[in-house]
Amino acid sequence: MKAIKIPEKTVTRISIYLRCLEELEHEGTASVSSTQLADRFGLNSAQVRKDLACFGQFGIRGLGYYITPLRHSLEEILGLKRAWDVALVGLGNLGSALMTYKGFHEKGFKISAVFDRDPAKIDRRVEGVQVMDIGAIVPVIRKRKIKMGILAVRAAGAQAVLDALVEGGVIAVLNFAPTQLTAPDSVKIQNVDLSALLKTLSYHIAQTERPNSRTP
Amino acid sequence: MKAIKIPEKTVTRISIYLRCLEELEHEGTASVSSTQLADRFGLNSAQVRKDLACFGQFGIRGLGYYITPLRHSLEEILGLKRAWDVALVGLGNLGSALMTYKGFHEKGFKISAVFDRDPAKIDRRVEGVQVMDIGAIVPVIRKRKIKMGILAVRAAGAQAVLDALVEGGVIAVLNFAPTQLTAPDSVKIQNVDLSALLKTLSYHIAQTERPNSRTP
DNA sequence: TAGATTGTTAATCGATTAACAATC
DNA sequence: TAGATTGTTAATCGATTAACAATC
Repeated sequence: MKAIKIPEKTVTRISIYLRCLEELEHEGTASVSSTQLADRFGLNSAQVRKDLACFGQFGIRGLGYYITPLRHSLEEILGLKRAWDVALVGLGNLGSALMTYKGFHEKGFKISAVFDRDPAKIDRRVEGVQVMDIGAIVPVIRKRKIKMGILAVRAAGAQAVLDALVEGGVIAVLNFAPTQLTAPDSVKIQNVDLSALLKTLSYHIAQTERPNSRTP
Repeated sequence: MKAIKIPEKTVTRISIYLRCLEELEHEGTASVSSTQLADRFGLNSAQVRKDLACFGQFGIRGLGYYITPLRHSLEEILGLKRAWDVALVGLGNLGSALMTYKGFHEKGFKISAVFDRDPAKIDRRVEGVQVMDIGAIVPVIRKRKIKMGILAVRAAGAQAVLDALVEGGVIAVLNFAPTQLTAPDSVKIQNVDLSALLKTLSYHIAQTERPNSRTP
């Protein structure tokens, strides 16, 4: 019935709005206007209204948006009303950190399966979860119906691991390996290249310091 | 003389091209065309040419781009020809992981100052770096002329830490705290909200599984 | 030279913003 | 009712892609 294609950027902003609504709720505010919301992060109020309108008519003309019901609606839309089981592959520094990262648990993401290829790590328990061999990915993921995966392995092994995850039924992946991955269109991949982020920062500094830099 | 304003997205893609050039160089290839480069990550060849043209005329008509010289030029542009000292604030799970993360060192980013507010952690040595109290941020950063910082603290304390970093002279920050930060325009902030990334994934799954979902 | 590929201009596409009738 | 703010359409802006003359 309604509009069909939601832009990626809208979905990203929805989770920013959500963060803001949580804060306002804590402060005891009952309602908020698109302008107030937009001012919090230098966005345009029309954009806020348009983003929200993608998912329904949540606002009240002349008043704004009631915070609690809006928060519930957005959480429902983002699928945050349920807990998600997540498979983590790679228990190096980054993987171990993600395992204990509080932010995930708070938001209902539970890393309930962990895989590594290092025999020394297999069968160890981390945060109450037993580490398994990457060879077990397909059957375990399939059995437990896990749909979400995190790749914290080195670039060289990432594609093979992704293939296994996908074969097991995973359709959404957070990838920290700095490499280009291939998967069916039905699989959503979010890439986070930490080094690349630092590189854009180093560009910024280099640009700022460059003596003959043309001021923009 | 030349074009002035480089889009953020172009800079991000440059570091992707760089990764690809490194691979090709390893394989012993001498030159590459914009089409070959674009095919590697489903981009458009015109976009590759345009991105590169922002920084100069690197190509040879009829042939393409010589890989090694292009790589050197791009590294120079991104400021990767020198080592960068980075200040890390927050030595929790994530901070500790970043401290030992190999990818940073490989690319010339050295975390050479670490701050935490927990007295139990202060004065400990991590990876050869002595942990200092966050109260020492301003003088230490200033003394060592550190320009780049990483925020791995909780949301509540992030703004205060950022203020200190900026006062000390930092102009580029990688922020993992899920909160909206404010800084002068001259300071570049890259936000990485890990939970928000998982939320877009959960939206994707919810959307896929939604029984009455209209197929796009 | 003939074939290939760049650098760049023009056309297209999508996302952001402005504007305003609808309405609380 | 008068004032405020939404939802949405139209205008603007920027980024992507197509096309092609320049040229290796």
